[in-house]
Amino acid sequence: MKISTKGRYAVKVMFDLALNNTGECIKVKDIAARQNISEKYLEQIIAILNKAGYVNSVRGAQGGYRIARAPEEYTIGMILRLTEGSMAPVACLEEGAECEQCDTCETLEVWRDLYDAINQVIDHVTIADLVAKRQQREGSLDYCI
Amino acid sequence: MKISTKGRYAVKVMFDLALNNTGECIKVKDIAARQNISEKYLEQIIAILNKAGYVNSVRGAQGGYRIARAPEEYTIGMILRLTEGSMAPVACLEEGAECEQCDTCETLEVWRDLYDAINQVIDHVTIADLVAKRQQREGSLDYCI
DNA sequence: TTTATTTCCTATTATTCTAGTAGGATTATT
DNA sequence: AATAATCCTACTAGAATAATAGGAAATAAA
Repeated sequence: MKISTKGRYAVKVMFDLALNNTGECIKVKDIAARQNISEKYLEQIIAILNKAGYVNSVRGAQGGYRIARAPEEYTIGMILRLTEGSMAPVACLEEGAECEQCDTCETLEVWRDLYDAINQVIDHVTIADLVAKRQQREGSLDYCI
Repeated sequence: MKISTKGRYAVKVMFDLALNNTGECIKVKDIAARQNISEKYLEQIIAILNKAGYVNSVRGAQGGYRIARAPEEYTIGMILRLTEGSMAPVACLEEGAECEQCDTCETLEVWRDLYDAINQVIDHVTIADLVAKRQQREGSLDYCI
C-alpha cells in the first residue's frame, strides 16, 4: 500500500512553488533540479496540476509556473486525490463501486475506519504547513550558527 | 494506494477460520466457496499463513486448516504485514531504507503521521472483533424475523 | 491395498501499473 | 532569427498483480 511517485512528486512541486514563490515564474527545470526528479516526468505531473488550476503557467522564454492560490488552500489530500485518484484502501469504498456483499462484510468496516484515518491526516495538512516547517528549520539553523 | 487481494483475502481466511471454528478441520475448498475466492489462489495465500504459524494444517483426506491461536491474538495489522509487507505509505519509512534527504524532508513528516494513523487502526482491530460483529448482526437478524 | 481427498510445491501467464524516455509542436522573449 | 520555455502525444522496460495449471505427497476411508 504505497503512494506512487506521481503523488509524491506532485506534493513536492506544490511545496517547491510555494517555498520559492516570489511572483516570478518558476521553471520545471529548476524544480526538477532542486527536488532531484526527472525533468520530462515532472512535466507530465505538473500538467495535471495545471489542468486542475492548481498552478498557472506562462509559455515561452522566461515562462514557467506559479502557484495559483495561497498555500493554505491546498491540502495534501487534494493533491494526492488529483494525481493518484481515490485514497480509499479498497475499491469497495469508492463511489459507485459497491459490491453486493458490502452489507454483510465485516472487513469493510475496518477498511472504512482506515479510510477515515487516512483522510483525517491528509486533509488537515496544507502546503503552508510544510513551508512553515521548512522556514522554522532554516530559522533555527541560522540561530545555531 | 490500495490493499491488494492478497492481504484482503488473508484477512478473510482468518475471519472464516475463526467464525467457523468447531475444532474440526476446515478445507480450503469450503473457505473459497464461502468467501467467493479462487481455490487455487487461496491455497497460496493460506500457505503464507501456515508458514507463519497463524494456522495449523492437517494433510490428507478429511484434512484442512484450523486457526492456531485465539482470534483475539490476531490483529489486522499482523495479517496485512505478513502478506503485503510493510504498510508504510512510502519506502523512506521502512527499516534500513533511509534516504539522504530524510533529515530535511518536510513531506516525510506527513507520511510519518499517515503511517502512524494507519497503524493505529490496523493494530487495534482483531479477528475477534470481526467475529463479534458478525455474531451481533446475526443475533439482531434473528430477533427481527 | 486401492481409491479418494486434501494439502503442498513450483512454474507459467495475461494483464495492468509504474516510472519514466523520447520527440517534436507551439508560444513567447531576446 | 535564435533561444527558451511550456505543451502534447506516443512509446517502453520492468515490476507487480492476480491468478491458472499441473502434479507430488500425505492421509483417511472403502
